[in-house]
Formats: sequence, C-alpha cells, structure tokens
Amino acid sequence: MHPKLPSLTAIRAFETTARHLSVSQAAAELNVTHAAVSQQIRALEEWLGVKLMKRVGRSIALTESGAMYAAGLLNAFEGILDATKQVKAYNDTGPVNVTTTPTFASRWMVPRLNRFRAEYPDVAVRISPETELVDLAREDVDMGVRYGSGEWPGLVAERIIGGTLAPVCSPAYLAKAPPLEKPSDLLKHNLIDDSGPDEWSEWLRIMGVPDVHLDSRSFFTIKHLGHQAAVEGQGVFMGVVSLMESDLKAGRLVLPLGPGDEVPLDYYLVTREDVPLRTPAQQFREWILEEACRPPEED
Amino acid sequence: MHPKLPSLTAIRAFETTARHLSVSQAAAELNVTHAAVSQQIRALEEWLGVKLMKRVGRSIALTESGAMYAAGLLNAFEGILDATKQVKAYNDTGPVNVTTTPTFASRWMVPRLNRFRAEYPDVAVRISPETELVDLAREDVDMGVRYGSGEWPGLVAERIIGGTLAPVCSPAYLAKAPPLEKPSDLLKHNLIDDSGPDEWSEWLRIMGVPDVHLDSRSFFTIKHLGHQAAVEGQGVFMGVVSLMESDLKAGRLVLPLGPGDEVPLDYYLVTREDVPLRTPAQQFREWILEEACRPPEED
DNA sequence: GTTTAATGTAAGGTAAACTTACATATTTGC
DNA sequence: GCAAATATGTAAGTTTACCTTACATTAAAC
Repeated sequence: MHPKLPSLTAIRAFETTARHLSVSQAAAELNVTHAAVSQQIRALEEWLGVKLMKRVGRSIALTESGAMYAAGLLNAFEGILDATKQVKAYNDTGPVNVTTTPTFASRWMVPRLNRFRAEYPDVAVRISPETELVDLAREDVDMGVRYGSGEWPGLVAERIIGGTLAPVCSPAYLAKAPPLEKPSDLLKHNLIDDSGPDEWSEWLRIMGVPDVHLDSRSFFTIKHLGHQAAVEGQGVFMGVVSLMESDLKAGRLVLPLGPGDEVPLDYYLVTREDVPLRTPAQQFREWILEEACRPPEED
Repeated sequence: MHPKLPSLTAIRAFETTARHLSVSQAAAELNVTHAAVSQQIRALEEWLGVKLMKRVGRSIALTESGAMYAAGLLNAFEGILDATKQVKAYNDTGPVNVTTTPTFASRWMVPRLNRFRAEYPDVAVRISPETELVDLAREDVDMGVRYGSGEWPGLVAERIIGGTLAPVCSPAYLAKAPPLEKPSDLLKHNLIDDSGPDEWSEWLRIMGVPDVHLDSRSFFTIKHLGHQAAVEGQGVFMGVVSLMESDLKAGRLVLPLGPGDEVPLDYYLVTREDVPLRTPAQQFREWILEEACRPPEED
C-alpha cells in the first residue's frame, strides 16, 4: 500500500517556497541549496500527480491547485510551530517573570518573597515593576498583577487583595494642617500624587465632591514616592489601604477620613487563558494565592 | 542558527506513537521497524530537551508535556492529510458523479446529456439516480440534484427548473373517466402514486380540499413508473410540470386542472460549500446551469 | 520461573536528501 | 540589441539522516 502522505521534507519545501514565492529564499530559510528545494517540489508534484507551481519569467507562481494546497499546509505548519514553541516554553525552567505595578511590587510582593524562596528554593522569580501595562502575550512574561475590575479579555484574573483607596497622611501633618474632617476639606491641603490627577478627582467625585477642577499645580507630583512623601508629612496621599497596612499599624500614617470608597477596583493576578503556565510559574501562582488569604502579620 | 523546527520525521513518529500509544503499532503504520520509531522519539526529546513519553510496564504513556504536544501535532497532521486529500480530489479527472432523483435523471438529464458529450467529449459523467437522499460529503459524489426549498445547510443550491406540481392524465383516460373539473373531483379517480401518499394529500390540502383521508388503497402504487402509467391511461398522476413538457406538447398527457399549485419547491443543483469542485465537475455544473436557461425544444 | 510481548540501545547499511556543476530562461543595464 | 545578472531546472555524485539488524531490558502472562 502506498503511504498516505508524501515525504514531509517535500511538503515543507513546497510550503516554504509558496510562502516566499521563491525557491532561492525558501532554500535560504531551510539552509539548503535551491537545487534541493527544486527537486523536492518536483518530487511532490510527481507524487500527487499535480502541478503545483509554474515558472513565470524568472520567478515562480502557484497554480490553482498549488494555492489551495499551500493554504492548507501553511495552517498546518503554523500549528506544528506553535505546538513546538508551547512545549518548549512550558518546560522552560528559567525564572518566573512577573510584571506588576511598582507600588504592589514594593509594598506587597517584595516583603513576602523571602517566604517563597524558603518554600521553593529552586524556583527563581523575577519581578518587573512596570509603570505601563505590559502585554501578557509577550513571550518573556509568565503572569502579571493588575489593578482594575478583573475583566480583561483573554486573561484569567484571580483576586489577590482589595483595592480600596483612601487619603492618608502622617499624624504630624494632620496636627499642624487645616482641619480635615470631610472630603471637601481636602481641597485646602497639599495633595500628593504619584501617577496622575485621575485618582484624586475620581475619588472626590465618588465621595460627593463634584465639579472639582484640579489643575496640575494642586499637586506634589512625585513619581512613585508619594507614599514616602506622606510618611514624611508633606501632605495627603491617595493610596490603596491594603498596601499601607504596616504603616497604619505602626502609626506612621493615619486615615483622617477613614476608608470609605467603593471603587470596585482590586489587585488581580492575571495569566493568559490560552497558554498553560509552566511548572515554576504554577508554583508561584499557587503561592501568591495562598499568601493573599494569609492574615497580615506584625513587622 | 538552530532550525526552528525539529526533524519532521521525528515529529511524525511521535505523533503516530502518541495516537496509538504504542511504538510497535506506530512503526507498523509508518512501515518501519519499532527501533526506528523509538530512536526518532528519543531524538525529538533530545532536541526539545523535554521528555515526551515514559515507559509504563511494557507499554508507554505520554507525559504531561507529551500530551500537550501530541494534541497540537494531531491537529496539524490532520490538516496536512486533509489538504493532501483535497488537492488529489480536486485534480482527479475521473468521471463526474452526479446523484439525482430517478425522475429528474430520466426526464431532464438523460435527454440532454448528448449535448454535453458533444461539447466536452473528454469529460465522463456518471448519473446515479437514487431514491434516497445521498450525503454529498461522500467522497465519490461531486454534486447532486435535489427537489426542495433550496435551503440545505453546508450546501450551495442553484435553481435549475421549477417544481410546480400538477395532476396529469392521458386524453383517452379523461374522455372515459368521471368529470374532472375541480380538485375535489380527484377523489373519484384512480390516483397513481410512485413515491408515497404525501404528495397527493399535500397538494389537495393546498388546493383547498382539506381533511382528505387517503389510505393506501386509493392508489396505484407503481414505483418510478407513475408517469408511464398515466400516459397509458391508467389514472391521474401527480407530476412536476417542467419534467413533462414533451408529453404535454405531444398531447400524450393533459393538465385537466391546469398548473396551479404554489408549493415553493424546485429542482436545485447542490454542491458542497466547503470543498471546491474539481475541474470536470465545474464544467458540468456550468453546462447544467446554461441548459436550465435554454428554452425547451421540440422533439 | 519460563515464556511472551512489548520497548530501548548500539552498530552498521542504505536510500533519501543534499551539493556541486551545468543548463535554461528572463529581466536589467548599457 | 547584446551582455550581465538573477532566477529556476536538471543530472550526477556524495553525504547524512534515517532505517535495519541484532541484542538488551523490562514486565506481564502462563
């Protein structure tokens, strides 16, 4: 009995040539000579009994049958390539790459990492604090931590901690500053901002202080260090309560207005829906989700 | 630079083995020895740096990675197989196979086939009159002629001729039989049927003769020869007007009640939506559609 | 415990695939 | 319009990837 499939080498030679519409370029891609490719195509045509390509001037073109065949094969080879990439990625034992916001990294992740290291000494983890949102489809990223509603298309989001926002300041600042008893009082204070004015105005709008026109001069704009500026008594900072627990417990910061916002934004661990996590990343994911349930500790 | 893909021979060996979960069976399918397959798998595992299969007792099983990889490859190889089958089928110059109803075949198709033969002497055509509906997905069928509404999922339907139904009988029969002036008169006649009672009762219902209880004894049931029985004066036959044109013109049959039905059923040429017609079938299709527009001729 | 039926490994053989070399065809440039 | 440049096509010879043969290993069956 005849085999069901022609030589795979021939099929690949044809597919590559069809993609480039050039025997020479195909040969270059396959690291062989053009003669090899040409012969493979001829063999395939003989096996099928069908002419797949024709010479047009000094280049080549697909016949109708060839175009049909190439379309099908293109798909199939892409499938093989994808599957191969996926297995290799899945078995990559390199460091787990986690992209996250700078705040979450420094206030939540880093303080706990030593516990992970103790539990899984063989798994290397690389935390990349990124100001901008990183596309998880990037090959060098295993997972991310995002602040938002938990709805991201194509991604699986698992809640880590609440994202309740509240204004905070140091006890010293509160003592010597103007009264701060209701949200609208905030307008007379130094508002520290480390990302953009949106957080403040959004929060004020929700708390019933509408039509606030905050121009950029209303702020200390200190990139990524707003929290520290608040501790040092430079003004009022808008922060995520669950990321300031240790400062609140230690009395370095206070909540003059109490936590009261209902913005439904939280911190989520996000992973790709379509690609399975490789083993070390699975371990890190499980650890994070366990850690998220753990009650906060004294420090 | 390393090639992007491992040896395709190795990939196929692995895919086949994964499908059978047996090296020996895979070897049998590939027409090689088990040792060849075993070595190919080992080579693939080394190339990937990933263990894909493990020995379990005296047979083998897939590892997690192996299962993942096999699933992707299975798809891809099926794609290659399908594409290959399709090109071969597309370029098959064997006879065009047309499945159709016996009536349409004998009354419309066969009388015109000599014209097709004259136009395309190299294209062989095989008409298969089938009482039952034939699945067009069958590999040995290029197209079909079906009687119906023109709506079939997955199929392209192109109208050939109208399917208007009407009772017919021979002039001699009409002369000596009871009067036949309105539809309800039919109940006193010999009704010839060659498929089942449905056509008659459906037609009578539409023509405003409801609640007719026709039992099988009301009929001459003469399989596939009803038309001829009518010509011979044995009773009234329910036929498709456009398939009886020559008899009507020649006076062998008459329409005692005139053509009057509005059943929206016609004869359609149907082809598969997902598979392109091979060249000879394309030619036959075009010829049929041209012929459908042609005015009827004397004979 | 021997037999049987599967997979794994190593050494050597062979055919498929590749390279080299030359032929052919068409576009480009002068 | 002719030579040069740039493609692809074909044939003969070489290489190497793949396969076979032969034996080892393992576990289930009897």
